[in-house]
Amino acid sequence: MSISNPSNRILPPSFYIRADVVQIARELLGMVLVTCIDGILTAGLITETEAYAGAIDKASHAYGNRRTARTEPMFSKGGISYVYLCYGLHHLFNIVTGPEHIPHAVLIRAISPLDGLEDVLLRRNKTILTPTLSSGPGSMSAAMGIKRNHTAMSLQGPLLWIEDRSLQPEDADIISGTRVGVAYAAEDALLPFRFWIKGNAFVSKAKGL
DNA sequence: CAAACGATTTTCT
DNA sequence: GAAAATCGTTTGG
Repeated sequence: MSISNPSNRILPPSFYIRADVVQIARELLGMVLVTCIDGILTAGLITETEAYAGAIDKASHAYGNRRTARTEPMFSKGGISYVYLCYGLHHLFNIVTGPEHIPHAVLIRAISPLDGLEDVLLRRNKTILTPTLSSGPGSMSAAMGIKRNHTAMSLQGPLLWIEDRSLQPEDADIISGTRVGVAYAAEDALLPFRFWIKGNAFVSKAKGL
């Protein structure tokens, strides 16, 4: 399978540096996440995202501008990754957005495989394509080969980048709801900061309005 | 320095 | 549906 000159389809830094993280989370639906890790190129269509609005968002690791070694990448200029270990065994991949010092990020919760399916199956120790292959933030990262050491990495490549292949859903096919696993965030858990593509099989089964 | 805790997934009953 | 798996980060003493 050939990838036709993707260079001019890579989302530029200007896409990420904008201020509205919720809008960016929405626009990322239908974009294509590409990784070239250990020399293996794989790609998937982004089907589910969640916005984390840093300083003012109780669900964010950077709530109240809490700055630690782990959260440091979120305070950088938009356009890099933020990957951290969750529950001791899952690597969760985020896209840092906004200008420098504004710790906004978008969690990529699910993708639908596009390129390199054979390698994706190997990474997940599976033999057939099913939604569980890459639906859910932990399994998505595993499918794409993303690990914690890929944090604070440029989204202009050469290991990670996002392409616009003109596959965005219609506005009517974008659904929003509450974020998953953030009950501790009190009233902010009710914010409609989760987005997914209507009817897509590759959306996590976790509950959310 | 010790202890608790996840932006979850998989397996077992 | 319940419970285990599993460990870096953060917080408290």
